Amino acid sequence: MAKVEDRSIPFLMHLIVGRVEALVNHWARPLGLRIEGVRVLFRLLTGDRTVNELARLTGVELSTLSRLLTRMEARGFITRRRDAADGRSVIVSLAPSGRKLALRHQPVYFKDYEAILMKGFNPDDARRFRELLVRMLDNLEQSGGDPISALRADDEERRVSA
Amino acid sequence: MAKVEDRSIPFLMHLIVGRVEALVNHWARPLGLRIEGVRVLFRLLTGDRTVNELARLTGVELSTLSRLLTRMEARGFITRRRDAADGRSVIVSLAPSGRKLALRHQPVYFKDYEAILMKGFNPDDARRFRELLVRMLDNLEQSGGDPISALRADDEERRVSA
DNA sequence: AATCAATTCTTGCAGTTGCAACTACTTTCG
DNA sequence: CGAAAGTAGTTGCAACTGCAAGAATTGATT
Repeated sequence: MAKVEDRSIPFLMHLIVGRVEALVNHWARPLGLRIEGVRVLFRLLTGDRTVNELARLTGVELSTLSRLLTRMEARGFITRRRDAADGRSVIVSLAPSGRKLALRHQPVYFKDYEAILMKGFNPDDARRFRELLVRMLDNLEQSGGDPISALRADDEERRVSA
Repeated sequence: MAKVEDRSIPFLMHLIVGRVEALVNHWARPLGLRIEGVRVLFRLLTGDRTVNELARLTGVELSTLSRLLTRMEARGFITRRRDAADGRSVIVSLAPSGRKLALRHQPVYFKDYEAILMKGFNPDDARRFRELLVRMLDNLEQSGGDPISALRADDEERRVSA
């Protein structure tokens, strides 16, 4: 009995990601954070970043990130300052309280969640899986979002007037 | 040079899913839909469903789905009616306009997006990958969201007062 | 050096989200 | 039966989202 009937890769991945993120959200709730904020914290452990870099490194959309940073700053987790070298950029750093939080919880995020997913995988499975994920990202990068725009163009004519 | 520095499985999957869904959203925009709506339409091609079933089958949260259905109903894509056999349930069906749309666009969704991701994968890679995804879902199911609650409990004491 | 283009970040807006509370109906069980 | 528990779906609320437009700064071109 298939609990999930649509076995397309994108959909399966959607389900998995959704569930893992719900777990993280639930877990991070007492910290006053959700997954995006958690990612920002951990990322900043490796050094200060501009908003742009953070967006790229965490996969959070830029405007969303900007407002997330406002909240995290208000809570005292991070600080923002304008880059002296390039007045357009804003440099984001961990505040002490954010650093403490990040250090304390990093292992859960980076080990435990992955461990749940990969339970019962042999190391070779795991290695291979990760490798394929990276290749998928490359594929997406290279397709630049466009192999499909042909279809979209094809559609413009008969556009539903909704 | 690693474009992505965090190579944890959940994060890689997050990035991939986010990008694919952005592609779909972009493509479905002229249709007045986004990915969740697209999933609902295609799912309904296989038969009428209750709201609950749809939520489970599409991975959309129940209250979100309820409101999505209201919008799709207003646009004439679907219809809702109360189940005569069980007055709690609501049965969702495709309206003609929604069926037309779904039939027309299904191939793109089910083939093309997957094709982009899996470009350059040999059939064995693909088969194996899909298999691992299904196992991951099982793992999540079985962990019931709880291997981590130990940690959460552990955290309650030192909860950040944010 | 002055204009035009590009980059970085923020904000206005309208729409969407998830949680929790609620209503309505059905099943269970003393 | 009738109360209590369970299930299905909707909605209030406050918060969040993405897009598009904006403000500020820097780079390129002539």
